[in-house]
Amino acid sequence: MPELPEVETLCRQLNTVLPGEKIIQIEVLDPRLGNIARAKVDGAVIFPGSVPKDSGLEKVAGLIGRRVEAVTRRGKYIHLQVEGGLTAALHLRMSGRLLYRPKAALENGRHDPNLQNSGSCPPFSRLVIAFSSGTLVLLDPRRFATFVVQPPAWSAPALPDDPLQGLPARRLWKIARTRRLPVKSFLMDQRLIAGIGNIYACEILFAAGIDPRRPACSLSATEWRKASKSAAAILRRAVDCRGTTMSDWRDLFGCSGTNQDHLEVYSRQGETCRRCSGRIERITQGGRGTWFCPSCQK
DNA sequence: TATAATGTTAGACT
DNA sequence: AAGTCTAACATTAT
Repeated sequence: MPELPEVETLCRQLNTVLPGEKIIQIEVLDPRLGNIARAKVDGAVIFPGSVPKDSGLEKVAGLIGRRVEAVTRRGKYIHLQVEGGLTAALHLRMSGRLLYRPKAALENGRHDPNLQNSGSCPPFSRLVIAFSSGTLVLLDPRRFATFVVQPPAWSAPALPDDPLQGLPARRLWKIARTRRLPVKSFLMDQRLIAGIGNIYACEILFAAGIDPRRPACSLSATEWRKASKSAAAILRRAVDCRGTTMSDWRDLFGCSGTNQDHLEVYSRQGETCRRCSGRIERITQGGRGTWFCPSCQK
């Protein structure tokens, strides 16, 4: 579900609530999550001493009692930088969501204990991280999301340039020269450009006036510059809008984004192109839907 | 009941 | 060898 703008939205919001907060407790509601995939414990509440040897939960347990220092984004990954040099790397994949629930204070000043455990969590809750100020819940109907705790020495793989700053047109043109795959698939290759997914690939190519079926190697240097400019503009606006809510995307506090109001092609098959009044088409590329305007995109 | 859904990747081809 | 394509992962919604 989330692409760069949605993940960026979550990171910015996480940075308003998590830094300085101590991790008090972690509940693993889905034993198949990420590197705790081999965990034998279902619905485990993790605290030091509660984790059996070789359960797969030791690394997660290492987070308990430590403070979050900062939250950063690498492509579509969310990194919780935790005291002691630990990094908790979260990827939401297709259907993952994050929800932050502040600890509700009652009128008499005491806290509501019902908001502190998974019993009150929404359906598809897979992981609950409790802080003193509230809880962070990972929701994920399809269970593709991953949560991997990396050791202190770990440094994330080198990230190609951030497309929010504009794609490095010269570099991409050079790499693309030998690639015959459709330019739309090329844009979604996370090793080359970190963060662009299906919605924004379609929207970027529409904005750039480029046919998604064209081989990557067929784009001129000028067209790559156009694509670069379009990418930065499309992604920045989407971040400003806190993401695109088609059906289930919500930000950290449960609010919808507004970028769906700016979509020109995605999910608009059969509808009228706002630029030329032609018809938006849907095709399949690499098993994914692609929407474009055949008369605007050449 | 069949299809598609905002992602990634292992394995099989070429 | 490097590039390309497909199936698979798991579940819901239409």
